[in-house]
Amino acid sequence: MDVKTLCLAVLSRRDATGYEIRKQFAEGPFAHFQKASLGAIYPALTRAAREGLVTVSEEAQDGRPDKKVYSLTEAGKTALRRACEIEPEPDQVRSDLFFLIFFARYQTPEKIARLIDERIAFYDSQQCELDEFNPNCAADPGMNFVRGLGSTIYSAAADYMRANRDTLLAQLSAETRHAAE
Amino acid sequence: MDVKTLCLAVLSRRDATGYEIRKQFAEGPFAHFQKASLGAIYPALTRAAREGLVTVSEEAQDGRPDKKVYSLTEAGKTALRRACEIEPEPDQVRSDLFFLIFFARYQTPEKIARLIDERIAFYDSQQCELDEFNPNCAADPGMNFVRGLGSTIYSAAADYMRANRDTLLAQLSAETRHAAE
DNA sequence: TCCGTTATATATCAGACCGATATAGTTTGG
DNA sequence: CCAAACTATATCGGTCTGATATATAACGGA
Repeated sequence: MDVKTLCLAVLSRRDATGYEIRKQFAEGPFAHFQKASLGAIYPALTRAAREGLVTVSEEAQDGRPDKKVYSLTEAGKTALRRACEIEPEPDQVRSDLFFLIFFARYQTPEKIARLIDERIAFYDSQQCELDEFNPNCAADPGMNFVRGLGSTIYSAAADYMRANRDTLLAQLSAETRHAAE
Repeated sequence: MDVKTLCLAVLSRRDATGYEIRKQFAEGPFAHFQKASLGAIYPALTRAAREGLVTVSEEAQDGRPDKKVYSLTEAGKTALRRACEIEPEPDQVRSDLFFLIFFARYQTPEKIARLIDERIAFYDSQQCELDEFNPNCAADPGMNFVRGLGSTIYSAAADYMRANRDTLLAQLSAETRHAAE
């Protein structure tokens, strides 16, 4: 899913600036399953405007650079619909944390404990956010399904970590002692 | 986590060719939380060899191009250990499937049903693979922790999809009928 | 009140990475 | 028996990330 399509998708929900689109990938509902950086968003919006998929309304602002609010055109809606006809690529997951825990023997038990606790707190906050999401916005069946799935995954991951944290730390301590002997 | 470090990590478990390293990111235990393509692996190995992090043993093969088996050196082990000192970046997830379900209204219910069923089957197979993973190889506490976590997440996601699949499809059909009226 | 941090807002660029393609022989299965 | 899939390395166009530059406002703590 290229960044241009991602931008069209965000704009299908409401008009936005490049900066606001970025925020939706850092915080909003998209954040849980898609990423896009500003360095990709701005060129993608320029390209989309050239192709007539979006219109720009430049609002001169006092001081700040002009705010460019993008709106999806009919051609843009069609392009988004067309892009949704693809077969999905396999999911891509990159987790430094899981990598570091996989090689936990290269870490101090203290760091592992901290990283796991931080991650549990993160999963809890994400789950909470998804559960408290305004139900009005989740009237859409598809969005609601994905929201529930996200909540389920965060919850399961946090529970597993809580249940197995101490066992892992005990094993790591035992190995450290063993190595010292 | 750059591809060079990822290669060192794979080689820390056993010697391998570039092709074999790739397979570990497509199938092996790393596949669940890291990705790397051949176009990144080969240059990374060449660079690592130049830096003395790995040694190469070229095995001339009958017919096929020379097989280059890479081994981690002591300097390579140190570099891997050093790389593990970083603070982990936030996880990156990109899921075309979740995106398509989020915009389920652009899909036919039949396609949604197929995509969900395929994904459930995928999660089941992945969970099965992790659970049947040779326990000898999982004697390492860190690796075992990550293995269990992966199994838990796949299981939770599959269960959620099984439980909510029909509700979603019913809602989508209702919407389609509603739109037709 | 002053100042540092955070937020708003656009834009560019080096470097990393993916996916496709090229090459070439071997093995496997229908 | 032949097509497909596998083993194996290598390159490259195009995309994307993360950092940086630029400019200003708002907020909060000392």
